[in-house]
Amino acid sequence: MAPGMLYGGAGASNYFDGVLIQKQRVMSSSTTTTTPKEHLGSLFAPASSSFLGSSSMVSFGGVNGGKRSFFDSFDQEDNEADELGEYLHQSEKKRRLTENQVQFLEKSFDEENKLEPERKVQLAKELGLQPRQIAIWFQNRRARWKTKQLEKDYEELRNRYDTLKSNYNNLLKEKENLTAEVFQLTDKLLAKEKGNGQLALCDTRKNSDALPKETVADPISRVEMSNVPARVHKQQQQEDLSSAKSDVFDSESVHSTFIDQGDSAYVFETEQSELSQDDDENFSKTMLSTANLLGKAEDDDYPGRSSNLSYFGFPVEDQGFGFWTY
DNA sequence: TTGTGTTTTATTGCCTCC
DNA sequence: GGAGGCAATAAAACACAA
Repeated sequence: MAPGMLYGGAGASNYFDGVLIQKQRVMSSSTTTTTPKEHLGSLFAPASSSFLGSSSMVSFGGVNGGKRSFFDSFDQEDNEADELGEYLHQSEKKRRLTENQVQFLEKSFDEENKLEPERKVQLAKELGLQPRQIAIWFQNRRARWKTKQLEKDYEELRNRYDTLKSNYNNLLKEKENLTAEVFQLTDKLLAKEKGNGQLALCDTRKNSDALPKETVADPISRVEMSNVPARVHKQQQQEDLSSAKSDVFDSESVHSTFIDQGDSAYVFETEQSELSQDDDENFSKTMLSTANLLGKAEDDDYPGRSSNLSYFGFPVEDQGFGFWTY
């Protein structure tokens, strides 16, 4: 039988039909009084390959030229008719490849997951299988590999998402801390504006216990607590209150938010939770501008941070996570 | 033993490439 | 147009709990 006759690809007669046809031919070709087993046995000579187990459904005929004999596994003492009947029955069922065959194929797949025709024939010979079977095995193996790869990629993306989300949450906390700090500083400026400013600012470091614990504990805020008041204090020694205010809050964005409403001036009156997305974005920019002015944007404690980048290296404006879905 | 879910082997139809 | 690859699917083999 010509190679590929049983496995003709799409539209070809199916394997089982081919097997039956082959058997019929064997039977009918006999011109002497031999048993069916003798006919088949002579057609499929014993295999020389060590991989030729008994589980393959295509262990007979085909391109391997009878390298493997299905009957090798038959007990000579058994009833021949029953054996043939069982064989005919089993041959119509799917048979799994042996462990050795699969191992060999796996090894081959690891080397190259594509199958050239020469390699296919070579593998078929070595394993006592049909070339078509080898092709099918590689095809299915590639499909399994692809599925696994997709799962792997998904896991990786998910991990990256979790990391980004965690970083985002950290930034939110950082933002809250900065907001609280701005409130603190604003209060002090206002107090100073009312006449007690000098003393209040000079005592800031001593009075840092009065600040919210979360703010003080935050590494960023610790930098601010030690640096910012000193700067303000220095300015106070050189300038009057109004010029100090305009220097510290030099940013245009801060100016737009810091609106002097007489004695009751307040910065960032709007609650964070009430901010629209645009407002929230502006708020982030404002906070970072303020942070820059306060001197921590390129602090040695936070290498790699620039004025418009978070500690994690991506623009604050790019923190839209809404597109991530599971 | 049996029902059920998973894995493996194989087919089919469509598509691409030469 | 034929060969080969791939996705979808069928069906047998297998694993395992009840």
